[in-house]
Amino acid sequence: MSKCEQCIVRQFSSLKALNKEELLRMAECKTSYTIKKGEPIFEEGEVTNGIYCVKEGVCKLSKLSDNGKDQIVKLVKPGELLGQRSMISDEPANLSAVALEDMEVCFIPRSEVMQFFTKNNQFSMNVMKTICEDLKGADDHMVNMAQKTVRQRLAETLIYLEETFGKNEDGSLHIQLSREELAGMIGTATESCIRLLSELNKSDHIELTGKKITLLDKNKLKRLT
Amino acid sequence: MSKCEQCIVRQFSSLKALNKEELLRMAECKTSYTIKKGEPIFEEGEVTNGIYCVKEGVCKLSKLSDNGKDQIVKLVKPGELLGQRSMISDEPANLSAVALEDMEVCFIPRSEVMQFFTKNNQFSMNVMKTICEDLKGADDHMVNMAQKTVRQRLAETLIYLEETFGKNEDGSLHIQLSREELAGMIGTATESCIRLLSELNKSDHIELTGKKITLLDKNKLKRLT
DNA sequence: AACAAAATATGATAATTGTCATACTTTGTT
DNA sequence: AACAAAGTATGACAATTATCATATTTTGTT
Repeated sequence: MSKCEQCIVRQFSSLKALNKEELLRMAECKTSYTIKKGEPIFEEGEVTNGIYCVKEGVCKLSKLSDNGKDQIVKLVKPGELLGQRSMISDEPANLSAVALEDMEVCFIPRSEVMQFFTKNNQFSMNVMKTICEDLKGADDHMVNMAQKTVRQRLAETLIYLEETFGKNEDGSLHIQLSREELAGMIGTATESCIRLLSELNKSDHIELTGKKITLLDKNKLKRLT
Repeated sequence: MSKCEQCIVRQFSSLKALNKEELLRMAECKTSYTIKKGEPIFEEGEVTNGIYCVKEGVCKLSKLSDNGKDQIVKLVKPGELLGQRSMISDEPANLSAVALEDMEVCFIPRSEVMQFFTKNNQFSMNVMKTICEDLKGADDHMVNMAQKTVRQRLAETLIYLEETFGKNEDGSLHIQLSREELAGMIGTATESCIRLLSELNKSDHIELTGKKITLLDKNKLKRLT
């Protein structure tokens, strides 16, 4: 059992407010998991009974729509926590979490987190602020979905992906999404997504090499939004 | 200065956790406002420095999109609080709040609320749960915006309006939104909204009498969604 | 009651987006 | 290396939605 005290990603989450003693207790009751690319951490409707701390790898949070398509609501990076809302509301998960890369996550049982919650004010304040950020993000995202065209949303998403997850040495987007997943992020049909990518390719906004996407001119892309 | 202790709407919000002493303090430092239909309570980008408790009347929370259209994110009823997110994040308002009817609201300064926050655990838990509900609502709303057609969103919104705000004696929707506002809720152009309403009118899903809207067959409407 | 302004309604048309069919490429498995 | 399966790409077409123009109706003001 590895020590939470020495875990770097903890510093990036609400957990940074925990003191030495609390970290020791957490190290004892946590469970570590390895999740392979494509595997779920939890699914919509599942009772999670705790939160997950993402140590390594990126996952998507998505929700199945009535039309059978999976809408991606958010991407989650190392250092972030999963399942906070469900824990606080004491409800099943509203979203599914599926790994986009191989991941390492730690599960901390609800009972433990709730104790930190009542005893450590800074921790609960941190969690609250994170949820507030999520809420602001969701509101903004909603406005984009409602008011922008698919082309604008695609351009914005590509820029977001580069700025958030960075580039490979060859300049291509580091995070690898299938066309279907990208379509699920921008809220459109897979074919429409592919078609628009091809169009951006032809107009030299981006370059497509296999499934790699390289942003050639970010300013030009921004002007589309 | 009216007494918060005797205010009924308090029972429906996070404030129900406050004790007698806290309510007395709140009554002393709060400010009551009367807001006329169409007037703002606060605007996007404004520093609010406290929260508002809605005592009477309904307001819209909206955000101006780059295309110049106002997207309505949420409607807020008596008993609900406004500005919680901004207060916790210590950020300017992300949304504008504008009265849809004549309203009565009470303003409680940030400093006061923050004290309840640190001293009254149940109160902070209530606020947190409310924000979690908002987050879930926003995520679900986002998926609808991204994956459903305008017709589906219109039908859902009409049902939501009837179920949430009720009907007049003549059976028409109690809450009065302009066509532009309704379009802003479902995320479409005003003309498209008007056209679809008229279509639903012709197909006997609803009845339009002046600006009054009556749902004639809720099940038929539900089948559209 | 008369009028201007705003809101609602409708037509015509263009642009956007979705759907279905099909072809091509890549990937993983044996 | 061969093959099936999955993913990506593109064409053809239909449906949806936005935009602009123009009536018509309602509302508020004098």
